[in-house]
Amino acid sequence: MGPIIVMSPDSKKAETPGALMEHSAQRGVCGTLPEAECASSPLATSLDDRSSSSGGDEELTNLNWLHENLLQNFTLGCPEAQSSPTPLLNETNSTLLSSSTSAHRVESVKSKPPFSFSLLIYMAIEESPTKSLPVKDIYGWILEHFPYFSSAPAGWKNSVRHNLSLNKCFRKVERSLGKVNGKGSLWCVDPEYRPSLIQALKKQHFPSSHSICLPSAFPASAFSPSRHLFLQGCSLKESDIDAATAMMLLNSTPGLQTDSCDLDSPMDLSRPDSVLVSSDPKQDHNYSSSSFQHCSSSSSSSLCSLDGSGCYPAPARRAGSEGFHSDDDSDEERNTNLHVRQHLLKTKHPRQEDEELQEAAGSLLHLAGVHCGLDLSKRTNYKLEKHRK
DNA sequence: TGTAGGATAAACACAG
DNA sequence: ACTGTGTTTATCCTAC
Repeated sequence: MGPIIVMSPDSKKAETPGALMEHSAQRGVCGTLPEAECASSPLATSLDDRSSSSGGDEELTNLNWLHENLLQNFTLGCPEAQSSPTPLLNETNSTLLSSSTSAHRVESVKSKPPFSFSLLIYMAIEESPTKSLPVKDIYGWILEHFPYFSSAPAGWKNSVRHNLSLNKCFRKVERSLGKVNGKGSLWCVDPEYRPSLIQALKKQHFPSSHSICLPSAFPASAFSPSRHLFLQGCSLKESDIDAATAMMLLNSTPGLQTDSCDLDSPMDLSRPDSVLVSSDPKQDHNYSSSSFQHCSSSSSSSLCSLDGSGCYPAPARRAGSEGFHSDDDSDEERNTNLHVRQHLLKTKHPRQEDEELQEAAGSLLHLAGVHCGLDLSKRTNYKLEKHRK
């Protein structure tokens, strides 16, 4: 992933995507990190301080964007969290909200999301009930959750289509049965590459070194793409995201290790086990490894990029994907997915992995200045201090 | 400095 | 004819 580029929406002619907004309403994205969970934290203070000191929207950081856009736009399927804030939530929340001027918020909404188009597409598709969307709905989802694009320079839709076509993580599904009116096909995520996209999400680079508060109690069910995004709000180094994410999963989802993975079901972002795809950081971060190595030759090097958001297909592959359907994977595809997941799951003993990840991630969080509301932080701090001695 | 990943633009074909 | 969709190519930028 590249840097976060804060573009000037008015630098070019704007699109008129308003009509697409209606798509989003029907999908009930319950995303959702209750904004309160975040606003009450040291992060909130940190963010606020920074935003107030940095001034212009051009200096809005990813974290600002994350906080002010994502955390408020998403509503994760976590109603309990919304109705009953965690102990971490206190009056600081309102303080933060009031201190963040509406103008600033408006500006930050216009800042470009720190996610590649591939990840945006992935999130859109994954949040759809059928795990497949037409391009138009993908537009709509992006517009709904990333208002930046409503005023973004024209061409982002082209980029979306470009990604769909070239990124082999996405596959086209012909609208054959019960053909819905409208053009085009449905697009879905190739199960084979879903873990890699998840890795890409976790790898999402967040520069800066702001602290952030992690809600203390995440219901496992709340682990959705949005949750990912929140976790990524931790200003971990890119190479540390995995460990930190895993650590938080381990702490927030008891029984994770014993939770036998339903290998027959599609990998679901709401399932923590679908996220913790590997215990080896090197392996984890080698997003282009394993299943992506078969990227065949292409006309240009850029067309053979192996990152999850750039797994461009050889023409033959796409040609052969016409029959693909997300709801009815072929045995071969299902087996492939199953094989990958099984391999990843048995990479290391869960308990060993647990301890290693917790320790490593705790240290990383500490180094990154992450103030974590988890009990884990106490343990890791203790370990750190112990280590220092 | 080279490479890779990602974004953007543009052109073109095709279908509704 | 227009619009939306899908594909392809090229170029630029940035991080590593």
